[in-house]
Amino acid sequence: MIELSKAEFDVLDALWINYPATASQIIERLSDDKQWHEKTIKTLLGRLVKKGALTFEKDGRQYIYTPCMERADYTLKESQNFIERFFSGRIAPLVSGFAKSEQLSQQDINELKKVIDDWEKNQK
Amino acid sequence: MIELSKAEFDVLDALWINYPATASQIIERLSDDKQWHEKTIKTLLGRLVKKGALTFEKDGRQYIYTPCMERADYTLKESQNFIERFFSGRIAPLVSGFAKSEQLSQQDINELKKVIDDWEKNQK
DNA sequence: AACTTAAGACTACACCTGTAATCTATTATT
DNA sequence: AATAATAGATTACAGGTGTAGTCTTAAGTT
Repeated sequence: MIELSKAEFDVLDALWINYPATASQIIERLSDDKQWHEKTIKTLLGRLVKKGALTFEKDGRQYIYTPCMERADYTLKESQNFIERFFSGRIAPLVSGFAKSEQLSQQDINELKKVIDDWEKNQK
Repeated sequence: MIELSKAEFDVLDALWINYPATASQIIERLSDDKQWHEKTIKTLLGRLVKKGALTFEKDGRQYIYTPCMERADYTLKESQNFIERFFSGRIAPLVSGFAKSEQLSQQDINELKKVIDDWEKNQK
């Protein structure tokens, strides 16, 4: 799996919002949340290309970037990894930890029920 | 929050198995899973102390280490962090991602149901 | 055509991390 | 007492990461 640093992920995440996109569009999107210098973001884009997380096409002297993977696929792999590391691969203990520390809202519960429901429908 | 690297966490995790414990006990526990040199583990213990994740008492010329936090607290914080970063703080999308990719077993579902059940009992 | 701007390439640099090796001093051993 | 073993402290060192600054060159402007 391609390993991304936090900052690299944030840049890729800004691209996932809508792509293909140019560096300046990505910089614009990130400007709300981060106080990153334009050069910083360009460096990160370069590293993402080098890692194979992005590709680009030239358009004049600009590059138009496209992610090489989908967000859901990437986050799924990260999630598996995370749950493996901290909870021996089982997901319930994570949810249970949230529950115990009052971190679950009624909405979370409803959403979880729906996930379970869908899973069960899918089984039979 | 104290930030631990992967290797540091693994060492702390070996201590959480049973503590207080000496360096050699920790090294022994880790020897099954990791091919780490003894020196490597000592270095990591030192870094954990420096980061405030461990304390120790002297016993002759050995140190007896104790974690400064509980595993559940640490993993909860990591989980919050993770879910914030990748799923905007909502837990269901993580579970849903697992479901969609056939990563949930009947046992997982049962456990999740129990978590929900307990949560609901706790509400009224 | 000359000059300015701006895109990407390349360079920088301190701190973190993984992974030890060497140094120092104390406790065992002979 | 002299020597060996060993615990922790200190040092090492390459690669990753956050965070830009400088260089080069092509495109836009006057």
